[in-house]
Amino acid sequence: MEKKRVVVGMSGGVDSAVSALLLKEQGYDVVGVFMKNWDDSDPDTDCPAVQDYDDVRAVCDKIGIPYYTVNFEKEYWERVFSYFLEEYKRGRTPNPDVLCNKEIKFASFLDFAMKTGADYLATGHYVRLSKENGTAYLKKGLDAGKDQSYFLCMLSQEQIKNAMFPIGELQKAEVRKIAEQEGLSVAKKKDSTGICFIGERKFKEFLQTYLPANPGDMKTLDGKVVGRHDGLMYYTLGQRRGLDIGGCGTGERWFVVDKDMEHNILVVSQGAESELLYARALLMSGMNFISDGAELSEFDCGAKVRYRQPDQKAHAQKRGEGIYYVEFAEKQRAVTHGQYCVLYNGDVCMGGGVIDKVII
RNA sequence: GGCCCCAUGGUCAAGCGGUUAAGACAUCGCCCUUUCACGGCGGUAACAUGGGUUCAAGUCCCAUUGGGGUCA
Repeated sequence: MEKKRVVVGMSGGVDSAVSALLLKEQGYDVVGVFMKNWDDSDPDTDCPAVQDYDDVRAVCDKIGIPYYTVNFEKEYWERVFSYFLEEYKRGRTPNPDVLCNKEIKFASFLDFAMKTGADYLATGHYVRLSKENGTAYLKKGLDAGKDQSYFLCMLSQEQIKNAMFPIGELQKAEVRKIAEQEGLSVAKKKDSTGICFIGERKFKEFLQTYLPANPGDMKTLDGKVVGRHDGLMYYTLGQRRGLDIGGCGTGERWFVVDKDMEHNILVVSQGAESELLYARALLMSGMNFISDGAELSEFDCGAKVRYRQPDQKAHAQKRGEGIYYVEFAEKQRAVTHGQYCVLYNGDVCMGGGVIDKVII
């Protein structure tokens, strides 16, 4: 019997390395592919992509699989980064990584893999896939602390049909242990964070290189000026750091609670328990159902408004094409326009949409 | 101008003759984290200046300077 061929998206981290290793051990014809999607030729800092690729090479050599590189910088810029900037310009807070999965990893990259004759595309995401009656379901990773289904909420049946997630059943600690036992050089490599393919940045500075400053006042809800801001796009709802207001009022911390785009005012409030920080419902658009759900006009579900947030008990109501009203059993802190609201049915990730309206 | 208050880190603010000069917020770093955030843990940082009194002064006295108030 012909071996099935799997292309594994290799980032240079442990998770994808172990994914490739496990597939190889399971007898697949495995090919490692490193994606380069961001031009890091800026000479300011060391280029981590070089190190990552070196790690991919070392790992692939170790487990004995071929490896290649693909470059989707152009696609990434056009389909992820430009949207990212547009959203920030509108004063919203986008999640580029959700889009990256939808538009790059499970689109351009998937196409590439299939064209090279692969039967499957594998990644090191902590999620699981199950199939029932020909329908594929995306399920949470078994390691509750690492579950990354949130980031894959916008994928379609087509996109996950031929996907494999070899480490979805594992705990992070097990993954590292396997890597260590097999002598993979990345066994103890620190997990990477920051925007996928771009990496860790001082975020405000990073944005400032693309979006010009536009200073204005920081005010409380009743109009009292308490400081200055550099531009509404540099702040997100619920943010505390970087406000630079200290010592006044009750002495508690200050948080961003709203952005008045029209008047260029950053609305802030003092105290972590400020009512203004909590929303009871939201309206989202572009809702994507990975498997079932589109046929329902309303349903109970779990919901996350940010990655790694525990599921919140919620009720969703269809309000239009792809438009859903999600009401929470308990008020949610810092629900933010532009972020994704992802719905769950137990362990199954139903899909998600973009938050457009926050209802306090 | 006369008189009266006030003066501690970036900000607010403890201190009441002997302290390693609190704390909060801000800021910085680390941790957490494939978004942005939240959060956790640490660090930097101050007695306006000059004279006295006293064994000893952020603490008492006097001047100067800088704020604020008040009176014709």
